[in-house]
Amino acid sequence: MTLTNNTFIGEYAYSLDLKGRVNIPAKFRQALSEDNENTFVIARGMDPCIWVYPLAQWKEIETNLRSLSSLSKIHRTFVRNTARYASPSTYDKQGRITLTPSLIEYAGLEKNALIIGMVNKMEIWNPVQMDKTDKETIKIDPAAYDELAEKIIL
Amino acid sequence: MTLTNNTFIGEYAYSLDLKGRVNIPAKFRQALSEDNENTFVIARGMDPCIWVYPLAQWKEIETNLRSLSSLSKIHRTFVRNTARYASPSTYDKQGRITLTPSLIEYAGLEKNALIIGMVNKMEIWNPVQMDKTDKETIKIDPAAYDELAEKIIL
DNA sequence: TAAGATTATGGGTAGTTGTGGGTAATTTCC
DNA sequence: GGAAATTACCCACAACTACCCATAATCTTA
Repeated sequence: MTLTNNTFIGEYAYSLDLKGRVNIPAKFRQALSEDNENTFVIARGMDPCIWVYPLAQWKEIETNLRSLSSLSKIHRTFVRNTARYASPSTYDKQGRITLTPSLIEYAGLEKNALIIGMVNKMEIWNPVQMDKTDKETIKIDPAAYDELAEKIIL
Repeated sequence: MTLTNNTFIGEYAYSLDLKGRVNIPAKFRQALSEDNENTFVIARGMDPCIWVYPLAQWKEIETNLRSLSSLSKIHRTFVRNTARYASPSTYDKQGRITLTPSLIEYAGLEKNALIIGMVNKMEIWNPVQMDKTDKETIKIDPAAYDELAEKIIL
């Protein structure tokens, strides 16, 4: 059963091999539309993890980045920080993408990789780091949740 | 895998040889459209780095520069500074372009060159200078930065 | 439950890429 | 006009990456 196109939910445990490859969950691959050309764009997440966008989704981001003028220092910095660590990666016949050494280091990945569906993208975590981040989450200000509640209906 | 035409993302570490040549990342070359005629235009960046435009992209910039009236002193200065240090450079069979001594000096390049995809162009940095600039980035107005981040959904 | 299909993981190989250096053509300068 | 310097073009090697095949584990279906 596949949900909406290019939408990812759920959590999967995979392993990272010596060549820096991780499997993309079959369910996620099945949810991809044709225009992604079997390709993802991997990038630095805001948390210590890797963000994985389907190509089509990334192209939208790129379009937005294009509208920023390099005359503005803030725009330049934003484009640089966003584009710099991003890199396209096509999955092979076995459904694996290759991660870059730079991103593996950033996310602190070792043998185990936790892949989490984030609706419009997925995240790849070191399970240890994920645990740690989970515990910090408790400290989120309840007021922040109230503010969110006005934006989204659960 | 090639993304959108003439679009560059990612970061690559290359070396500058004794002849002032740097490699253009293979992925970037593959993204170029035919009408660039294997040629880039290199110019001074707003930051201490070299900006590298595909020829077709540069032509658009030239068109925009044309539309600025020389009546305004700011316009005149801007056009002059932009055009003055720009120079075309065709890459060789190995995919390298030759930089001008003037631009190498401006960017403070030595042995190592960091090439950064900036979507519509690329930047060539001395890695040391890039580190320094990275650290200064923290001083950027966070409010303005967040505002940008809200507009562009990552 | 058994057979078939699918999925996850490991490893081999051919082609590509990055880098150095050589040589011929072109330009510059006296 | 000719020598020196510069530039453009070519070849070669080492390292790496993408692609392919193999196997084991898991899930599906009759």
